[in-house]
Amino acid sequence: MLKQKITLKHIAKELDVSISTVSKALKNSEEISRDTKEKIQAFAKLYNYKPNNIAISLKNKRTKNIGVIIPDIVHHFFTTVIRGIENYANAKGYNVIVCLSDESFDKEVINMEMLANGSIDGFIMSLSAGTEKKKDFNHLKEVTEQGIPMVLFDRVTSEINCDKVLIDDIQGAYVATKKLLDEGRRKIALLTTEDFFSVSMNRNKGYRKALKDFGLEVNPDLVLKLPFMDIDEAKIEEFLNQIEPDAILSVNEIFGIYGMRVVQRKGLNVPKDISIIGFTDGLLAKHANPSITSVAQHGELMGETAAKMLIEKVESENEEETYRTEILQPTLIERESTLNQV
Amino acid sequence: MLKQKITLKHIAKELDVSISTVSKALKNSEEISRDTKEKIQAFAKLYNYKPNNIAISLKNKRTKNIGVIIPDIVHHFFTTVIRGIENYANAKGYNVIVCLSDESFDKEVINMEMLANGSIDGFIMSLSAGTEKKKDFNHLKEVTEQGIPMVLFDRVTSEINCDKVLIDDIQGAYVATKKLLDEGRRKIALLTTEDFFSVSMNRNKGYRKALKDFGLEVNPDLVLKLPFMDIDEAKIEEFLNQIEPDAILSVNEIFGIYGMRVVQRKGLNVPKDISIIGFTDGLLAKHANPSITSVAQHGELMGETAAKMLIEKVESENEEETYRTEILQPTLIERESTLNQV
DNA sequence: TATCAACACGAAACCGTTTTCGTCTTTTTT
DNA sequence: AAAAAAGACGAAAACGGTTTCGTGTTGATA
Repeated sequence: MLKQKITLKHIAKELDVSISTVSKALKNSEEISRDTKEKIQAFAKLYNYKPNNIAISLKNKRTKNIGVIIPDIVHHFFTTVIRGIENYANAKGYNVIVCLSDESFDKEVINMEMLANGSIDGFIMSLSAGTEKKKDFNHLKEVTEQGIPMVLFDRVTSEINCDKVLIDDIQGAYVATKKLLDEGRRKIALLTTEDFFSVSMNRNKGYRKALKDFGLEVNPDLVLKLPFMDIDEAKIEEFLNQIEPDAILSVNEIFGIYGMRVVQRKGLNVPKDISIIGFTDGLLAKHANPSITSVAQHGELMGETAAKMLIEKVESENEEETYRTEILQPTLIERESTLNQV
Repeated sequence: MLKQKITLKHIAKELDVSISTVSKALKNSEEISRDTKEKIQAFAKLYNYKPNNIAISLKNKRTKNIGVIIPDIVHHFFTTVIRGIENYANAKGYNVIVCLSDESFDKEVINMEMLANGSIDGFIMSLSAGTEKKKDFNHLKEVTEQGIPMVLFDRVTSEINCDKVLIDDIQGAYVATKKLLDEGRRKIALLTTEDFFSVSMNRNKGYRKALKDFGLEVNPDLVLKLPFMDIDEAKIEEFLNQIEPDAILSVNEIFGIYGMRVVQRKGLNVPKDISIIGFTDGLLAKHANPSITSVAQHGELMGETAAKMLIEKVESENEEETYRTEILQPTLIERESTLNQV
C-alpha cells in the first residue's frame, strides 16, 4: 500500500544506468543520447518522480523558502500582508514559512534562530511589541551579518541596515486630521498606543503637524494612550466624557470601534455630532454601523513589495550592500463616520 | 563583514580532529574524552555553531516542518486555527509552512505537490471551495498513499482516510435554531452558501432538524443560497423583504452582518423585531452594533487539536492505519442580537 | 591503419550531518 | 609478559541530489 517515494537511485538501478545519467537525462542534458533520455523520462513520468526538495536545498544552498515573522495573525492588517507575500512568493516558486512572535521578544528570537539555520533564504518581518519596547535588535543584526537577506515592514527600526517597506504614517495621519479639520472639527481626540511603537509615534506626528499647519494649538489632554492589549473600555469612556471631542482619530481600527461605541451609547450621532477616522482599513471599519472612514495601509501591496524586494536580494549574485526603503502612500477611504463634503 | 555560517568541517579543521569527533563531542557522546569534548564545545559556543537544519532533515528524513493549506487567510476563523496550530507546533519544535489555495482546486494541488517532496513531515488542511465543488481528491489520496500523515479540519471529505477535526455543525445549527424557536420566533430565515460545502450542508441539516423536532414544517422558501464570494446585498434585501422573517440564521459571519444591515435599514430593531444568529464567532460579530449572537467554532482549539493529532502520527513509529475523527462541540455565544431570556 | 574528435556514459566529489564500524593506544587482567 | 578489554578517535557510508571530470566506444580524418 505504502508507495515509497522514488529516487534517482531507484530509477538508475531499475534501468541499469548510473545515477548521474538519470539526473542528466531528466534535465534533458545534451550529453545523454536521445534513446536513453526518452527511456528514463518515460520511466520517471510513469512512477511520478519528483526530486527531493531537501536534497536540492542542501546541494544548492537555496531552500526556496522565505520566513515571515509577524507579531500576530488575527490582525487583519498582517493577514493581508501575508496574502500579498504569498501571492508574489508562490508565483516565483517560493514557499512561505510563517512564524508568530505573539508580540514577544523571546518568541521572536527563538523563531528567528530556528529559521536562520538553513531553513530559509530570507526573512520578511515586522517587529513585535516586545522588541520595540526593549529596543534590542541583536538577533536581527546577527542574521543580517550572516548575509541572510531581510526585509522589515510596517514596524521597523532604523538600527538595522536592510530593506524596508512602510507606509507614510505621518502623511496618513496628516490627511486624516486635515479631513476632520476641513469638516470644521476643532477638538480632535487622538486614541493611540503607548509610545514605543514607531508606527504610533509617526501617526501622532502627522496629527500634530496637521493641527499646527492649520494654526491650532496641540492640546496634550486630547491624546489618550492605551495599552495595545486588553482594551479598557471604561478608560476610553471616561476620557471621552471628560474632553467631549467633536472628532476622534484612532491609530488603529479597534480603538476607533470602541470609541464609536462609547459615543453612540451617550446618544451622540456619528457623524452628525462627532466624526471618527481610524487607521487600518479592515473588516471592522468596513462593516461597522456607520462604517468608519479609514486610512488604508494597503497591506497586500506591502506584502507584495516586501516579497519582491526580498526575492530580488536573494536571487541577485552581487553582494553589494545597498538597501532601499520603500514608502507606500496611504489612502483615506471615506465612509459614513465622517461628513460628506460632496 | 560577512560572517559565514560555521560547520562541523570548519571546527574539525580548526581543532585538528575529525568531523565525526566534533559531531560526537557536541552531542556529549561518551566515546569522546572529557578534554576533547570541553575544547570542542567551548569552540562551538564561541563561534555560535548551530547545526544546519537542511542537512539534518536530509539525514533524518524529518523536517520538523508541518504544511498547512487553507483556502484563505483573511477569514478570521482560519486565522484562529493557524494560531492554534502554531501554538502547539512551535512548542513541539515544529515550524509551520502556510500555503493558501485561494479557494482554487489548482492552487491547492500545486501547493500540495510543492510541499510533498520532502519539505514537510505532514499536512494540516481544509479543502478549498474548488475542491469541494469538483469532488476530486486525487491529490490528497496520492499524498496519504505515500505515507505522509494528514489531518483535515473543518472542510473535510469522507473520501479520504485520515485524521479529521471538525465541529459538530449539525448540533451547532440545531442549538442556534432552537434558541430562536424558544424565543418565540417561527419564521426563521436561513442564509447559506451553495450546496457543495460540507459545512453548510450540515448546518442546514441542524436547522431542519430543530424545526422538525419543534413540530414545524420546513419551508424551502425561507432558505437563501448565496455564492460565497462577491456577496450580493441586493439579493439579500429582496429575499428578506419578500419573506419578512422574524429571525435570521446565517451559516457564517458575513451573511449575518449583511442581513442585519438590511433589516436595520428597513427600520427594524434587532433584536426586538427580529433576532439574528451567525456562525463563526469572529471580530465582526463581536463588534457589530448590536453585537451578534454566534455559534463559536473554537478555531484555536481546532488548530491545536489538529496539530496534536498530526504530530502524534508523525512521531509514532508504528504504521498502523487507524484514523480518528475528533468532533468539537460548538458553543452558542449569546449577545445583543437575540432576546435575553434571563 | 593510426589518430583524433565526438559521443555517451560513469565515477566521484560535494552539500552538512549522523552513525556504524574499524583501528590504534593504553590500561587492566591473568 | 602476554592477552584481553577499555578508551578515544577516525574512516566511510548514508541521506538524495548536481556537477565536474574522466574514460571507453564509436566514427571520421589524415
